[in-house]
Amino acid sequence: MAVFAGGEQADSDVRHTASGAGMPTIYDVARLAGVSIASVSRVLNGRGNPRPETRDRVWRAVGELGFVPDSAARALSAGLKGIVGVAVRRPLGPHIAGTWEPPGVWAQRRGVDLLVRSVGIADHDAPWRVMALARKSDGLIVHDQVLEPDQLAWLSRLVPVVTVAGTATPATVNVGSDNRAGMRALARHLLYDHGYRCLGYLAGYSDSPDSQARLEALAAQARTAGAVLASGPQWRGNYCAAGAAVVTERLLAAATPLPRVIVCANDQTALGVMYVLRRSGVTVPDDVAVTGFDDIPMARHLEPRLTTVRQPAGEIGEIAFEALHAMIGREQPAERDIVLPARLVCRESCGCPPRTGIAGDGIVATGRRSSGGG
Amino acid sequence: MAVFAGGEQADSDVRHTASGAGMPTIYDVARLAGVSIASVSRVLNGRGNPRPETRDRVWRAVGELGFVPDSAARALSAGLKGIVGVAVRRPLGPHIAGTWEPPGVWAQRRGVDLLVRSVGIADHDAPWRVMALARKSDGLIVHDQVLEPDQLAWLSRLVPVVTVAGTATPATVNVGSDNRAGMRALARHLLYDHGYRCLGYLAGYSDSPDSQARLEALAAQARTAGAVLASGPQWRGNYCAAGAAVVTERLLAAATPLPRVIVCANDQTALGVMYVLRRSGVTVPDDVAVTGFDDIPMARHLEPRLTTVRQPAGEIGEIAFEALHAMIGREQPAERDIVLPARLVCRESCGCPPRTGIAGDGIVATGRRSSGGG
DNA sequence: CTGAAAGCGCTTACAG
DNA sequence: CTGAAAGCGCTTACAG
Repeated sequence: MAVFAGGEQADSDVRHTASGAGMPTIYDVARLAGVSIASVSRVLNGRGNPRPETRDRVWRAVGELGFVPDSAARALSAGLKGIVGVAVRRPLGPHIAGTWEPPGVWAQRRGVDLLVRSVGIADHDAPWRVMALARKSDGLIVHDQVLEPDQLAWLSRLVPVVTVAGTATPATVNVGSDNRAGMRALARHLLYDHGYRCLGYLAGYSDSPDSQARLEALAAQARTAGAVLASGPQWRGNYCAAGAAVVTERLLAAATPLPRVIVCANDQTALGVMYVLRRSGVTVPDDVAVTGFDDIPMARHLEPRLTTVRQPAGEIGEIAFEALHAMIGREQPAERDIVLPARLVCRESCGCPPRTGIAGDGIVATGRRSSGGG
Repeated sequence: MAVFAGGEQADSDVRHTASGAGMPTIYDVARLAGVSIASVSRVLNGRGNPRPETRDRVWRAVGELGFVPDSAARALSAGLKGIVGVAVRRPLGPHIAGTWEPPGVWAQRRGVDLLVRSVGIADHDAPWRVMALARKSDGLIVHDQVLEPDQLAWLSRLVPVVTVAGTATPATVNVGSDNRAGMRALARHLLYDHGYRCLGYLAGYSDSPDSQARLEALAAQARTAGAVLASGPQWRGNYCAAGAAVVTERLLAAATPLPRVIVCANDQTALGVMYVLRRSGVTVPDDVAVTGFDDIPMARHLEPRLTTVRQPAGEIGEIAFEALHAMIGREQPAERDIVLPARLVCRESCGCPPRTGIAGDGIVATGRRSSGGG
């Protein structure tokens, strides 16, 4: 920990580097250790077989100076920057933070940092922004809705690319969760276990593929069951509570009767819906049931507890990072299209009876491979 | 947009660079434009006064090749990396995302990205981790609880440093919000407007200075008012709903009567508390009032709506970035200790009557400069 | 206004 | 095992 020893050693005789703000360079270390910069580099990176004595002298000098290699120089010379770019769409879905925090910690163990950059949905120069991000990174993780397929194709020729919630291509790995299966399980629960005949789908921001996929799965089930599904322009939210609240108020004012259950594009939306319903004297779930999607941590602490579909947010990020890391290391990825399960979490807002125990959580079905069947 | 033109131009004759994954370099541009790399660099960076024709040829070549400068090379040669490191403490406070997302967008306009790295509260090598982050950045924003004062002092000699929720030093700028004033306003509201005589403070994670400051302000007010304040080991949460729920259950089981109002270290904590109270048949706010801190977006959508203190999270981040950006540009910062106001947002969970209008929000007092007085 | 050249701080063959 | 040297892709005085 001599790095932060307090200045005695540090201020002594080693402040040659005219440049920088006084950061010691590999030359300073070499001089202090009495070896060449090549040797310093070798012991630092564990290459070759430095003599124990050399090793000692170098480490000691490193410790005394508090030397940390400059990442730009290392990047330029070794061709690796130790940075993975993550391009997400703005406005951010609420689970973005949850998706990239755990992988960030994970990545640090491998010496790489995640550089998250958001690209506005309406940014005309999205391709340039992402390209610039690519130049700061060793590889790219790109969320859906950021780039067009042909742009992704071009990009993937220049750097390794992993997409999230997108589509796998020959040059590109995709990681996503099984939205459709999750929604299918939820829809069946609503249609068959509860017998609801009249549903509404409160969509997410613009035409997010996630929201679309969920709607399609829901619509298919409703059709099969012969139930009525309301959706369309007046049912378009923006993935956040405030937006959903406005939509719900308008729905209430429209004098058209509300459906028996409102299926929301995500949990935040459900929160806004439940809030407005309650304020307006509509009881959830007795008058109108409400469901979410994502299972954010506080979903289980709402009143009534929120029935939703759990997405493995952190896991998606970690797997995407692992895949990209492998590609950067020129490994051939095992799978090109990785689909993680999404599972129905049945609580009370759908109309199910409260369970005993405050922490009781009812996970009902696994999305993965939960296709066809009865 | 020829960058993503689709490969015709791109695949033609320009794939000389043996290195990299095929990324065009400044040499490729110079060759295609028929000028020197120096000229390319100049028009790219707007230095000197390139002839219009030169300018044109360069931009055309840049467009055709989809050239974007390599950040590592630029960083090494110009001494600026276009990256600002943000060191936050892990586990993350819930407002971290809200604090750094808006500034991230903001920073991009200035061509810099925010590299957020979390440092575990118990990480023994925190100084090294931050030092390594410094080597990837042009400057550092460091949250409280990440580094010791002497470590910060050392660091600030090597790179520009701005602290958040910390303490300003001669070499370092600090940005924070006025916790004490905010809590003071809340405490007075509780003590004098509502007349509560018995309070409890459900603290945040370990000994976070924020949580401490809030407790101290609350304790001082309670003392002045001659009210009873419960706190201590059995009142220690971790800033999140689940942790608060556990604490509350234990409190309930302890048979000691609950205080009239539970003041929570943040909103998430309040959420967990309210959930458990309701489940246990305790009515909020009639039996026990509950308050939060931060004013996260969904605070106004809870039932009852949460009374809390609003922290200007995004603003803190933006101001910290601006200050650091100035320091990187070798400007002298105008202020060394920037304190942003925190204001009481009075809703229903404290016992105030519901307001009309779903969006109605009662902002009562401004923390800044709301010192002494009656 | 433009080009040739040096240099940023590393890593890595290449000789010893 | 170790050192001298070249080179990574830029920027920037310095001459023309």
